[in-house]
Amino acid sequence: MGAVKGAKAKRMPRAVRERQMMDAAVQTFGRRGYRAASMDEIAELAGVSKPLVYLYLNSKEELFTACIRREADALIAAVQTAVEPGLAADRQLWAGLAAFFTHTAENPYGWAVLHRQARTHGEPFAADVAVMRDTIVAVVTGLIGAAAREAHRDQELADRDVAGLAQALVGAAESLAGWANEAEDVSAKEAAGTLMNFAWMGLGNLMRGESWSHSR
Amino acid sequence: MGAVKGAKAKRMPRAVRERQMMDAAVQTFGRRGYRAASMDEIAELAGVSKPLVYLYLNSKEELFTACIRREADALIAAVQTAVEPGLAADRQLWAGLAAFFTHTAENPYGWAVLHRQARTHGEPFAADVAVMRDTIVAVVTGLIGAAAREAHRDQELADRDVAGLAQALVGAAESLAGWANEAEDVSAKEAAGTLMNFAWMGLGNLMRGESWSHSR
Amino acid sequence: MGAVKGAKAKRMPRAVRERQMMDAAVQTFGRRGYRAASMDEIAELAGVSKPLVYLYLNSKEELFTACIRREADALIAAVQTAVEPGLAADRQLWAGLAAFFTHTAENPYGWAVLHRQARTHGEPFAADVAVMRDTIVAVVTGLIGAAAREAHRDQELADRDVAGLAQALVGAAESLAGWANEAEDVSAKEAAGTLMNFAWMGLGNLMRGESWSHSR
Amino acid sequence: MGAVKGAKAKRMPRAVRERQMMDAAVQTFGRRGYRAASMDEIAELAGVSKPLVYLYLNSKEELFTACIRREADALIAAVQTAVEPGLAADRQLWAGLAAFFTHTAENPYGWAVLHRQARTHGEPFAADVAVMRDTIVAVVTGLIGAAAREAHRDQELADRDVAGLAQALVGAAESLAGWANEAEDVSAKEAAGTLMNFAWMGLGNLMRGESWSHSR
DNA sequence: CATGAATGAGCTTTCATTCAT
DNA sequence: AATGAATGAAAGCTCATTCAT
Repeated sequence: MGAVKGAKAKRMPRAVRERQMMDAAVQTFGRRGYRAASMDEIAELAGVSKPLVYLYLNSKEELFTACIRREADALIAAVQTAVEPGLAADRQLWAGLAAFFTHTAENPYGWAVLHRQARTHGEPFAADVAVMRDTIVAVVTGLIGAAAREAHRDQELADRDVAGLAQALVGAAESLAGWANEAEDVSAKEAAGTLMNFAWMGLGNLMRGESWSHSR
Repeated sequence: MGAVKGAKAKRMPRAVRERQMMDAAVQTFGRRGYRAASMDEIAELAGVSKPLVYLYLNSKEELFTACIRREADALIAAVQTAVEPGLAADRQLWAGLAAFFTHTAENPYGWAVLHRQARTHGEPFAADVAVMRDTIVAVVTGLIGAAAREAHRDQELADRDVAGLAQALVGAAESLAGWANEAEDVSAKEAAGTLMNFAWMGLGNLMRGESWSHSR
Repeated sequence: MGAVKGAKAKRMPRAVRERQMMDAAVQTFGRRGYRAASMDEIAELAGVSKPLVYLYLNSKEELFTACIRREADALIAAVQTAVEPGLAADRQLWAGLAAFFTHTAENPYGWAVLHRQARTHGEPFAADVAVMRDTIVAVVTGLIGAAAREAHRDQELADRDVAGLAQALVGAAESLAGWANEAEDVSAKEAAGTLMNFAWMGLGNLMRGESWSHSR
Repeated sequence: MGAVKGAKAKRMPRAVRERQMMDAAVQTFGRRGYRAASMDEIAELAGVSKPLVYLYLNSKEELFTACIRREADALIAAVQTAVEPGLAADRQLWAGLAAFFTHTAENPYGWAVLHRQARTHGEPFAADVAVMRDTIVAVVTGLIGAAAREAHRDQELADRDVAGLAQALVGAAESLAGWANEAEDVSAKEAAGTLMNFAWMGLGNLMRGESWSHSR
């Protein structure tokens, strides 16, 4: 019932049906996991018969891969659109984090597919998510490097350290995304703010009363 | 024949057999995931017949739950043992993180079960992992709170912020754990150091040339 | 695009379309067998859409039956055309065998449908092939009977013996047809010669140095 | 009902169950063909559940292959046992043909699997039957060669001619086997006699009143 | 204590066939 | 005349689970 199933309108053009099926698949895979999700359930949620799902999307594996790619592309696009190159590095970082939290909050099933399900199952799928994650880590790595250059202290941070910091930051963001989704009263901006404070100032500074401010 | 599989050594005491089965189960669940792991494979890896697995562990679901509990308890014990109450908050935090990275590196299948598999599947299991995660978050929250009290600024950090920070910190640690496990030349102590720098000093301080040092 | 598939040439007269479909069907049934051949594959090979196949030929079963009938009629026509009534019985037999081998070599898919596929599957089709086989057996029986009458010894060969001999002769011909088709350097005339020697002279005479000759 | 299903006696040793399944499979494959035979039907006819069939015989393909091998071995054994090396070549040939007709008459489903079904379907199976057929053709080829040597005229029959004759003879036998099975009143010995007459004397001699006699 | 034998239920996938246009 | 859209039904295969010994 609701937005996905769409009033049993028969005989729709292929592109529309395909989108409905992918939506249903993302939701089902996100909820149940790859193995536990059944093609029957996906077809029923999409409001079509199972053979049609196979006709358009070939197999469970291909369908899952298609879901991963679609959701990964959407997430990357959301983050990259938000990061405006003209701004200072810390502002770019903030914008990227906010976009990340907003997008994952708005697409909880897609995020579940990417973060929980795809990485859990074998090689064919993990690779696609790894590509997406590496893309995001690369963006973050670039921003941290840029921030360091802006501070004229670039020599102090070795490449490996930057990589580790980016991993930590992305991991923190992923973890917060799950937390913010479950605790429904935490908004994307709050989450982004918390994380920026944490990342930028560190716990030590925070406890000394200093904090980073988005608005300034 | 040999240490691992036990060349048809019959009539072993129940506790030993049970441990063998759980070891096999953790490995199989960690590798394949809950649904893809078959009781056949687990029984064969444990070197026993399938009915014996059922006799001792009742069902796949209970077996998985038992695995989660065992691995969660082991991880929490490792972390809590490392955190000596007498030390300063930042040292306690460092010790806990180092223990966390060491334990997950030494128990990759157990860590996979906790981090990847258990959270992926429906209600019965997620609860168990949530308990463990909450326990760790509580430890971290306590440490942060203690550190804040040491700095006499406890009022500045609201409870929700502390919870969010702890969530972010644990997520960063999980992400670094995966990173350190894959990039084989990154040791647990290095990972702990990177994370402490990130967490304690923040990116801002780091770029200003300050960093946290374990040895001092 | 070209002679076989017809590059999307729309609006062809029904007879032509129907022939294309039957050709595709014979090829597909001959290659894959009745069950393994799919209507999808047949339609695609014929260059038309599936509903059109159904419009013209109603069902898979009817389509297969139509294939059997067409190929059986063609084979029988080829054999009967070759058998000129005026000749001596052995010459007629030789001509019929030669025509049989030539036709099966030129229509391998049709022959496969008749010889291998049609007899393999249940009641609806076996009957059609039996009709064709009986027709050929009847022709051969007639030839043998005629030869016997020419030798004025017709009372010596009981009807059942004649039927058995015709059956054996046709089986030998079918077996040689397969052999000649696989061993590519054996021509239809060679096969016919071998069979005439076998049939007319028998192994005993052959080994005594006698053999049958077409040219005399 | 009858010999195959066997009174629903549960919990039988594996070897027995496996034989029951193979019997049921041969019957079903022989009747319906490889594709049309369903594992459900085979399992039901064998009086067991489908998973047991898979547990013991792995897959439909392997099951079919096992059937082919078993029936081929049985047929070859029957023929080779009958051909006693001490006898004259024509007597050996007669004995082999008689054994062939007897065995195929007693094992109609096995013969159907070998002659009709296995050759109809793709490479994996056709190869096994080809091996069996080649074995029989080789035996026949050897006997014809031996008969020629006994007649001291071996130079007159080229190898290829012998091969062709053997093909024809085996084909004739195969065809008669089918005919004799359908026309139920034709015994194996009659069929063997008819074929020996045909093969040894040829139609020409037969019509001149000569014939080969087994009893002398 | 330990297991070989056995199955109900469910999953992915395919196919012949039909509508609505 | 011709087709894109859609499905009911069934098939191959696997798995968690249980007896009987």
